[in-house]
Amino acid sequence: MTRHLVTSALPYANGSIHLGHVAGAYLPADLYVRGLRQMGEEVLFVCGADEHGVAITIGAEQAEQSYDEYVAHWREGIKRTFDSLGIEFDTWSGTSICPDHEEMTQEFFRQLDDQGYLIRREIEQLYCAKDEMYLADRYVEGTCYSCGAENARGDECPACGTWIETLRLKEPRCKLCGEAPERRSTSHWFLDLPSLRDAKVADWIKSREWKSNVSAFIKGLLKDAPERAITRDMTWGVPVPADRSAGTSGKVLYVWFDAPIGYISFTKEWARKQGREEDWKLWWQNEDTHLVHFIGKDNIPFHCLVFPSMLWGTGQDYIMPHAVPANEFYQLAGGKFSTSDGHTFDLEAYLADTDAEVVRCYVTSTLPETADAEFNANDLVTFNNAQLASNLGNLGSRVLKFIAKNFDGRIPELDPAHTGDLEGLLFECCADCEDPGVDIKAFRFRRALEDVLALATAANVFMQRCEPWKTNKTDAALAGSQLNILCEWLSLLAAWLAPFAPHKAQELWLQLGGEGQVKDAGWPKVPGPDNPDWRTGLGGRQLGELGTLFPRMDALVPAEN
RNA sequence: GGCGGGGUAGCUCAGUUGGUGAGAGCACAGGAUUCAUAACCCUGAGGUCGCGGGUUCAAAUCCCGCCCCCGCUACCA
Repeated sequence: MTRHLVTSALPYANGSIHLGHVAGAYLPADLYVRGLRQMGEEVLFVCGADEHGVAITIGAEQAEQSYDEYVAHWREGIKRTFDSLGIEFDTWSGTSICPDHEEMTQEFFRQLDDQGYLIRREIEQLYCAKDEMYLADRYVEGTCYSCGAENARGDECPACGTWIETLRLKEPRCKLCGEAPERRSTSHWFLDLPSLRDAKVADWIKSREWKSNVSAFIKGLLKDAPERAITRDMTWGVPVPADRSAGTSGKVLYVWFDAPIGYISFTKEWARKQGREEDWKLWWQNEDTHLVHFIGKDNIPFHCLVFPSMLWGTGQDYIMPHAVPANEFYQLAGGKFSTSDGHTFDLEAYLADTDAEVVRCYVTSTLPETADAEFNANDLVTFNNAQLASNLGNLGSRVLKFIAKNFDGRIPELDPAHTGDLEGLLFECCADCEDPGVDIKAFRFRRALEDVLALATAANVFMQRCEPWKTNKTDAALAGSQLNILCEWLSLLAAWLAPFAPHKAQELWLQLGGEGQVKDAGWPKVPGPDNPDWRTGLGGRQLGELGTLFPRMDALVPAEN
């Protein structure tokens, strides 16, 4: 049986997570995982923090914390946000704390080296004699060789926007001490992407089907696949294996090299905690596993070209990604989410007084699946009121309250004499409805939620045509049959809703008098002539305590900016 | 500069490999209804599919040019 190994891009442990991240790589993955599980599939959902790299060291130094403290702070903060959004990984770790990570990463280095895909080369870099370190571009300032501005950074000139080649910067200064750095020759290892591409990866890429927004991107990548440096001169990271360092010291593997390996080392850590350490190979080196990477579009090069190259280049029979459903960017109304520009909002505070499951559903309804999309707090209110409250929530409310008042809170029986007519009408109402599960499996989450809402609409139409409030006055048995059908339908809706709003779905399930967890109830097929055995036999069941599933929200005061 | 994406009803967006008079939700207008969270149901109004060429029997959908918006640019992943 197919196993599904699902990963979400490892969030970088130098800041909090915002809705752009959530919409890009985490919520879709969570929907996918929940959906597949409910459909009976075996799934493992792996994530953790990416904790190495120069941005971390700079951030920690500014915060006057140790690197360990700094990454722990963000690792935990990010996890809290995921928790409050109901994004549930099977394992959550971090590249600097996972006990398997260093060894696994070094093994990759050795294996790639053994296969001949690593190249060692001398390059020149700026070195600060006073601070005794090589300077990453972020540690250098100088005069822009393009416009003459004196405050150019090592990577970009803020005055003219030119992308700076650090070595060409005029009058470079060390950002830490202000002294002029010197050029020094240092040796580094490069990943031989051109060879990997020609040996295997290009053919593999061409043999796969990709989302349209991904395929355009990787086409260009194939043409231009340079050798990439995979080591750096610094201390924070996974050290180059001592047996391969060729006499050099003070070098670590560059963060982009070690980060994706985290998917594997986290899996191994998880497997050991399960008491089956070797099971990690079942997930990573077995053809029956489908590896799916959820990422934002900024990560396409790594997950479609670089990481697959690494996996294959080890010669260890790692599986290649089965799908990379990359999303475009999710922006805050008016522009991209940017903590540094202040164009963001406090997600934790927002979730304190906005129902996280409403946020999940709204974000799902606006996911940047094919193009950039944006979050708008006012639209969220509208969506909640028009779709969740008026359509789905109100459906439950009108059906269940009617039963509470007129049938003592007990779901009426379906009279066999009515079955044919009622199902005929019902199937007519949902004739155009599609199975949300099909769209979930195809990574079309927006449409999947639309499917669910359309199924709620179908039930509203059915009820409107049945008019049980009228039939109940003349033929209570008929009204009972109609309401029975509606309750059956509501229980299906609870199941379909579960991946999107797990708690709401469970609440509806309990209101219907259900037992256990709705997520364990399986995935219903859409009722129809070809699926006549859709009812589960709810007649006679006592309803649970009723409540408002999706309360209406007050419209926000128009934002100032 | 290079690369990628986008410009479709007032708003947010769908529109598979070109083909029945271009769609949904919101908002708007009219009607119907009263079980329900001023909800539900029916009907209607609405668009030169960024601009200009071209290919084709036929293009929002392919090609060329142009104009805007956005993202990325690989030692801030």
